[in-house]
Amino acid sequence: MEVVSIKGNSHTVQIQGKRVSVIEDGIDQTSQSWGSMADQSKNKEQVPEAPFKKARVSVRAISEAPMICDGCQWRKYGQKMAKGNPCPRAYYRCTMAVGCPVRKQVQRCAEDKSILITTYEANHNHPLPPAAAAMAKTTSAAAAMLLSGSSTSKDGVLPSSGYFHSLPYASTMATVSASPPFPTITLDLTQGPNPVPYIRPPSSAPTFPLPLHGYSMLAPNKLSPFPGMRMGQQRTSSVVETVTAAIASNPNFTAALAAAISTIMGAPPPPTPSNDGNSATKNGGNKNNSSSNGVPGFPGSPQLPQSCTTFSTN
DNA sequence: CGGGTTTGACCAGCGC
DNA sequence: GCGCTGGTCAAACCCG
Repeated sequence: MEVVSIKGNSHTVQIQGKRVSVIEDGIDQTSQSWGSMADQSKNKEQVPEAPFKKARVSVRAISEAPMICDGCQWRKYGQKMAKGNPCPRAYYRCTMAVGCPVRKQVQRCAEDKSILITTYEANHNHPLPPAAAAMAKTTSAAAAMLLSGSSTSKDGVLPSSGYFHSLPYASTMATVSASPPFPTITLDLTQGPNPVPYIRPPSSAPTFPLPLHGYSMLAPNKLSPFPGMRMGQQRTSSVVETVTAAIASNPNFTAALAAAISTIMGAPPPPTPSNDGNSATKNGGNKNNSSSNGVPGFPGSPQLPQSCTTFSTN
């Protein structure tokens, strides 16, 4: 079952057990392109009125590693303790290109330390490795859809659309938060209908196999058709792949999402149980994104804060 | 020696 | 206007 829910600014998509939430902030795509996807997103009509300046994509994943590998090279430029979260937030910049504006924030959920929340901002202005490109596409697509659909900026839950139908792992949830400052799309890879085995990479693994990362890196073309995969890594990878593929390659996804958003916008905001127990998603944790977790209440999905990664694209 | 990480300080934005 | 918090910068340190 795929469930796409958009709450306020966040869209949550559930794909067979997996939840992907995408949060985009102000999609003003500057011109950067995450891989190739950015194209769509950026163009989307930028709503002058929209306060959003940047789109962010958050990915929540369960990982014990300090950071997830997404195919790009990052340099840490700062770390701060976020209020309300005992875990420090780390700031990274993409070093694959000199002027690459992409930044990402990595933070663990206060509630569930096993969940890693990664938030990406801006788009890469340089060629990306397959893995990274996939991520970029996903985020861009999400951002694009967000922009196109949510010119208004409200939260909403997307009813299950067909976006992810094609995805083997339709359990992923994507949450789109259109918080004024930054629309954020959160991909929640931690939750699923079935308690997915946490992704616990062997302690030996230095970097936690991010779904996206791993997926693209490992088997870009091979999506595991097994939704039931338990391997944390694979599972995640699969999910990511699925989501990415769906979003990136599925124009319908964007359209559907947009439609859903539009619908939502027009309709009263769904009851957003702000209780996500997991607020884990403090994506950014910044004050601005109140949307916070893109993971509002998923209809029927247990909210398991597992890991969170956030990408933001401008 | 070069690159990256760590850590403290500074600055800007927002809420009260 | 003040204080708080988040985000970034820059110097020092560490590792390969």
